[in-house]
Amino acid sequence: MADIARLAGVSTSTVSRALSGSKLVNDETKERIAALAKSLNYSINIGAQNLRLKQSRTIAVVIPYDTQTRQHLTDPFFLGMLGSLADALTERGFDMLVSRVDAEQLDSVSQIYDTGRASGIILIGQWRHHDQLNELALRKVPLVVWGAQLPQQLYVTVGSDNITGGRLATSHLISRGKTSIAFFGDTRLPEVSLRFQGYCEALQDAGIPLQESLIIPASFSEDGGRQAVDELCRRQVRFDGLFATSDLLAMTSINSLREKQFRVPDDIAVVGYDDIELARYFHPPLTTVRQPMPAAALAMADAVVHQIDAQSMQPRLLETELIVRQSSI
Amino acid sequence: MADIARLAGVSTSTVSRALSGSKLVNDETKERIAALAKSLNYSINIGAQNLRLKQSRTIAVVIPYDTQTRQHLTDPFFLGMLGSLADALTERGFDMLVSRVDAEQLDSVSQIYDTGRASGIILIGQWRHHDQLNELALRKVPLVVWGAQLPQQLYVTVGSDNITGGRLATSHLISRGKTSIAFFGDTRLPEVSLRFQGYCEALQDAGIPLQESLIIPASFSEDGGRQAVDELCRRQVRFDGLFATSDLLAMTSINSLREKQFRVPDDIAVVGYDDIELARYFHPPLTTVRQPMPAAALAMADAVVHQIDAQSMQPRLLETELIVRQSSI
DNA sequence: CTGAAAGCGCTAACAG
DNA sequence: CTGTTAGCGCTTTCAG
Repeated sequence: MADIARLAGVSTSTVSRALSGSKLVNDETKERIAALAKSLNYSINIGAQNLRLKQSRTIAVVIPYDTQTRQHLTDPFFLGMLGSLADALTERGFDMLVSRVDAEQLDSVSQIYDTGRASGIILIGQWRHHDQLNELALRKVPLVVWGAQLPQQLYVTVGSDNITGGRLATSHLISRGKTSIAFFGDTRLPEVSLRFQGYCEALQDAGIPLQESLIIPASFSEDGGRQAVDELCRRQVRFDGLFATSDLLAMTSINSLREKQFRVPDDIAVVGYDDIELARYFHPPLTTVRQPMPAAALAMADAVVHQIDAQSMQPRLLETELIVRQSSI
Repeated sequence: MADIARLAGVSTSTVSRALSGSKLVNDETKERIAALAKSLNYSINIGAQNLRLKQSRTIAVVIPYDTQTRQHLTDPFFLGMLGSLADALTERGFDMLVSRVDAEQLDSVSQIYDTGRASGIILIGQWRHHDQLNELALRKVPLVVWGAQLPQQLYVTVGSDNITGGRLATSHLISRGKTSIAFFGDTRLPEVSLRFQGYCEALQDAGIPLQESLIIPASFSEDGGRQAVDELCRRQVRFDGLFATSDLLAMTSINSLREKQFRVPDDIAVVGYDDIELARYFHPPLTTVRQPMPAAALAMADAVVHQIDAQSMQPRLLETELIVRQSSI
């Protein structure tokens, strides 16, 4: 910048102003400076600018990997969300920093903020860390969490309507004449627990009694589906429907069912959750509850940005939609 | 930092040294300072540190979206690579910045470097932008490209051995008794073109003449598989095998084939490419050529980091492996 | 409209 | 072992 000032015969202040498009500078000199910058292949140093401006125009997207429930950055749903977030943040002029942190070490999340690496945090997956997240919010870290809206929550969440999602999935199965509907999911996770609530409500509405033996605490791990199906068979309980709380879980479950000579959807109708891209390419194409990812990404981006501008934000609940495909009909 | 210096009764230099673990400072004062920092919840400002040190310990991972071939950040393979890269870079103490750029605007890639936002670039997908990439390399931007190794290439690539990959896929199909093997892929992309070369070589080795009508320039787009299958049927050519140059393409093709009453693998044996996570959950589980992603991510991370340290790097070719599943047997 | 000067938060000689 | 000083590259009052 000093160089270009010298060459243009002006001071660095003028160059700075010219490059930032200030109207305080003569159009002619402005153009001269712009041309010079182009030819010298010069770009303003963002780091120095940020230091001076005390900002960073960077948002960190944090994906905790939970060693217990084992759902991490390989889940296609989260991976897809990353893509949508990249779009949403870029559109708002923010850079996206991606970090993986151990879910047990959530304080390292605030480090990202404290060190000024990012001026806001988007956290994908609230897991069972409600309290730690509240602490972060208390520290006034601009924070948005993808997940369920919980009581006594100080942080802002964006998430889909999990109760309705669970209801949609379950009542769809009921409407297909299924009465023994298994539920696969780890209800320790807030979102799954809400989907379970929807499941219960739908059953109740239809006057079908809840059957404990049909409820399997399947994890989102690699072979969660197989384990859940095995467990279900071990229990020797008859079932004709299955609500799996993620598409990945649904897919692995279907494969396992097939190995055990169940036909899908003829013997067992299956509904998943998320509507990941591959759901419609699966065989049979998967009936599932869509979480509106692009909208979710936009909502999360807006939520952090507003908090950075010290505006308060309300949690957002996004609508879910049942996508009916062949796995259930 | 000034605050904590005052409270500790020392100068900021001492604080700086203490916090960076310099041995030039008394252990006792060091501890006092560390304790103070903890209690004040203080973290060093990375931005200022970077400015001073003229570094940034950040690598930008750039995913060009190509409006022509339409393969972008939704491809599960690239998404998965993002996850592996996050691990590899974190392990080496670098932050990962994720950027989407228009493939026609590759100069905006050097911006990321010129502005000091990142001290190195990992570019996923070389597309048809060989020349622009060479320009970047000429500008001494630490750059690694995931893709094929091309003649007159000034930049460093990391990629899998696409020729061997294509060979493996094709000769596997031949060994299953298939003789009319279709090829789906856009050979304008360097990697696909090498896979095609492997395909040709394998046919030649087996003494099977190349049949133009079996070669379809399928794109990696959403319904590339369907279009390719349609085209193939339109050509009224008999075929009993299919080599699709990505798993996504293979999956969408299989669905299309099934709709047209072809059975996979009985009528048509199919081999994909990539071995994305969902390949083994597909029905039928997909035979495919595995690209070793974790190894690739490590290689790419090493390659950028070494270039930042001004070490020169050779392109790396990683081994591919045929994963045989039910879609071909 | 433009320049001089100060300072963002940190580190690294250079002297003690 | 510790403090003083200067400066990384930029922006922004405050005076012209």
